[in-house]
Amino acid sequence: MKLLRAEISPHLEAILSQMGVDKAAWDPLLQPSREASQGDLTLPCFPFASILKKAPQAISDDLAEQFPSIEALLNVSSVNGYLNFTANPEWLADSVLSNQVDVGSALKNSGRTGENVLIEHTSANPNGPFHVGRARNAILGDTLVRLHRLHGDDVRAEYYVDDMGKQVGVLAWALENLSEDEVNELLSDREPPSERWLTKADHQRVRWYQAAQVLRKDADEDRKAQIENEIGTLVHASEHGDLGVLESFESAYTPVLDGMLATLSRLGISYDTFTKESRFVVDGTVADLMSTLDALEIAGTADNGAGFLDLGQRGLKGKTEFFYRRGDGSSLYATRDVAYHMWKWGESNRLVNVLGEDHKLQAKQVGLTLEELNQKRPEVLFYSFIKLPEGKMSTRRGNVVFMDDLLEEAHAQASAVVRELRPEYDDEKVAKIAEAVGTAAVRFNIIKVSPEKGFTFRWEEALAFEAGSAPFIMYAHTRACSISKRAGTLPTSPVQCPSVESMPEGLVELLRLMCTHNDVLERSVREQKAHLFALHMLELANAYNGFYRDCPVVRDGEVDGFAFSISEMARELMRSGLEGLGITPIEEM
RNA sequence: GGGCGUGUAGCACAGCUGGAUAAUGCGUCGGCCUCCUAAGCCGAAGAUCGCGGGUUCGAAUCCUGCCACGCCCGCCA
Repeated sequence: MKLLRAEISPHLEAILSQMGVDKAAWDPLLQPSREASQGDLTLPCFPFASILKKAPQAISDDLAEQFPSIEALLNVSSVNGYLNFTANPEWLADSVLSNQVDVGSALKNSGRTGENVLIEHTSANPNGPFHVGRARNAILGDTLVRLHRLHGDDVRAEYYVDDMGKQVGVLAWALENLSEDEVNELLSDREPPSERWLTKADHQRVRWYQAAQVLRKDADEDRKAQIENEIGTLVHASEHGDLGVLESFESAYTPVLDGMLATLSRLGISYDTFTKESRFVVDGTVADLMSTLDALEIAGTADNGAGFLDLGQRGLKGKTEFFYRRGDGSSLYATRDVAYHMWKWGESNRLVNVLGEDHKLQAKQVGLTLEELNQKRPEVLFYSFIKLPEGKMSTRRGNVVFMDDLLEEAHAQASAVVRELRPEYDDEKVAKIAEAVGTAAVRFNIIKVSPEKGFTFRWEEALAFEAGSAPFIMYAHTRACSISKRAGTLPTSPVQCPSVESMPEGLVELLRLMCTHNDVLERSVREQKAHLFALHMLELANAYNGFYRDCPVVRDGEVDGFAFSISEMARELMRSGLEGLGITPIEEM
């Protein structure tokens, strides 16, 4: 709790420096207490024992004895060599009510911190609809964008469009060369596309892509060779910046990308800028980059003229050659990525990328290359893949759960719950709530676990609406909203903080949680760990429920001014926090 | 074979810059709607923190060996 730390640090410093322990030694030890029953901040005194030649318990006793009584503290106690500080709930209440806790906004850049950060996420190949495997990137990335904004950073969300290379090449070739009948014929052994998405271009066009993949694998040898040749020519042309080919690629993938973005938009995900990979080929920066790389000390040339850097000399283990130019002189994906990063450094002074764990090696190579060019390397958030219980997802094989289907199902199930719980709501209201709840549950299910953890998608977990899920937090928020609406029409008593003795547990817990809110957000943003904030929001909602249980705001037609103020502050915190997680903070559910 | 990551109650998951009784949800068992929305609240049971060594006053956390699982090791993207 930063607020409390600021209050007690000067006193600790005075006492400890007199005893001969400097701040550098104790400051990092002062940390949040493990258990609420132990207090809010704890200083373990064991490390001082050898310096002071005294038993830890004697030291903490001493410190507790000498610590002055200050307004912010209810109590300082010494237990088993730990010095425990418990905040005074009245002081906590005062901090909350005097706006020491920032509510913030996740929806716009405020520039409060003066930091600007460019977050690149998703950047999925525009070759087919979004499936839940790809969605982890987008949800993680978008949440990071929102949390940085909530924290007060200026953020730009960027989508790097892979508009050249094989994937798009295959799509473009298929659309040009295969008829609808041929596509249906080639995919006859697969499940037919869902009726529901017949008009959505990503679902439609992916069939051409899949059909082409079937042909490339199963056609007779002559046909296969011919296809490879044709696609190869296209890809080659795109990599040399052939504008005609790039244009045909663009008209092939644009409707697909639009469809993908429509799906993401339903999840509340959007981007500020799109940058096309081809841009760096067309404007010549990739060519320039390759000559710069050629001149590096660690550059080498293969027999056929291909260029590489020997990153082994810079500490890379395993395969140390990093190829940046093919034998035919064209660039590779990674080369363009280096160019792209150099450009990004010109746009922002903090770069964050969200990437799947399969990109680790490549990211390392790009990072080392950037350093070789005297550039900084970006911060990268890696995540593990989402699997299905049956195994890995693959667009090519058609073994996927489409995000569109998941969202439809989430909406339908949420809708059924609302109808059961609130039979009096009309259709429009039910639909609105179901959409917010359904998409929130899907997002939260992914955000709440740490990214490096492997993740198996299970319908029943994605669609859980109970404690531990997004609807739980949303529900606490609607309780606060409902109080807010009701209290506005009633007479209100003056804001008078109750004495410590008469404060119920639920109130104290809520105050403590609210006072750590900004701390958790800051750490979450600094370490790029959205799940920490997600779990904190769960605790905040839980604490609000405790407050709701213990502190009636409206009693006998009169509003308790103090309880109402606290409730309002909690409501604001929950609202902005929900927005930070990409959850629509609805007022009724 | 090499590199990176993961392994915590029946299931899922937090804690990992070393600190006191390993947090939470689902599931299980029991209780609470004349009172601000019960998508809620209260209580109970449930953990050799993958296994073995080491460092330390103190190890789920650090080091090391082993085991299991995932990802990567293309002049693909």
